[in-house]
Amino acid sequence: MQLKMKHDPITQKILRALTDNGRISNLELADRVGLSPSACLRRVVALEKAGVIRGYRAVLDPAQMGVGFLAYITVGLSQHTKAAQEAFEHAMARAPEVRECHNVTGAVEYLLRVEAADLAAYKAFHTEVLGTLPQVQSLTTYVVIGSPKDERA
Amino acid sequence: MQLKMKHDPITQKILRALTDNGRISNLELADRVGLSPSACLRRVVALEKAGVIRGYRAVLDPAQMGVGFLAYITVGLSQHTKAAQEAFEHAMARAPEVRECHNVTGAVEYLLRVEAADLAAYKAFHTEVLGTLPQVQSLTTYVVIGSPKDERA
DNA sequence: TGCAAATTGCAGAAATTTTGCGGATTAAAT
DNA sequence: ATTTAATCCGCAAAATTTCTGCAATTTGCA
Repeated sequence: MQLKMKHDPITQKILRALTDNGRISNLELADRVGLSPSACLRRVVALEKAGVIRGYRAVLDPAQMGVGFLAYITVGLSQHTKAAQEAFEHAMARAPEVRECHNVTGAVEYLLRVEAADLAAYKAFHTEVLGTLPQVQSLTTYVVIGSPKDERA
Repeated sequence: MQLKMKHDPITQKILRALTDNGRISNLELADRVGLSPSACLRRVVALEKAGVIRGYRAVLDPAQMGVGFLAYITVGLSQHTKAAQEAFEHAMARAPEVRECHNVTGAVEYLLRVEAADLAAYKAFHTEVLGTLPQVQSLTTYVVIGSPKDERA
């Protein structure tokens, strides 16, 4: 994430540290950013209240969670009406395999990130879910064979 | 993430809770999953050691971090040699704007997620970084104008 | 059925988080 | 230039939480 000079140096250090390890103890965090624990905690709480820190989450290992297949899919719609978009987005919201659904500009309307147990599970999703949506005109799958960088994992 | 029945029900609850809130206290977590604090903590530690839980991270608000522009980019390489791939991946690893770099199958080799302060910053990255890499043959930008679903945010 | 390993709950010890308070620094206003 | 107000800091005590033995219970398997 871009640390643009919008926050002071200590805040930047705090955010960087918590992005790297969201469960670092306040004691160590304070030590690392050069602040007393109390002052450090107050800043963290303020950042949370201000919404700069939206929350914390555990990062799980996909393989051990039964996710053995990952793909990105571009989706072109047959109609560009608001109704068609909403229908498609609702379908995506309901599909557990879809972890991300982005509305994009360009030759296609949507970009999806899809996680499935394996190829068979993906195929089922592709044909039974995406293939049955009337709004969908084109589908292009990009199977992920590796992620050299994934800071959002 | 798909909670396939690979773990017992309590483990599933633990993982779900920590995915939702990675900083929940062990006391509350234990209470929520119906276990004593000590037993619960031991499970969490075991999950961490087993690598099921890879870590924890704070989720920040992009807008407040100065990220006002988001795009996905497909990248085609001119050569498919290992050297070319490594060179490209190293360049991506160094670029702070690149939050994700996926190696994919299909008409292109890579899919990037790029975050920038604004269009100008993106343009600078596009031309000065991507445009100067000798391995890069084709670039297609998909500007994100909305994310109806983003469970990895 | 019986043994061995794994898991649990309890309770205390150790460590961390959280809060009150006085003082210092900074900014704004007079 | 001086005063006032607003922050922000560090210290220290209080409140919670995490962490660790240990005995008891449960689970898995021969």
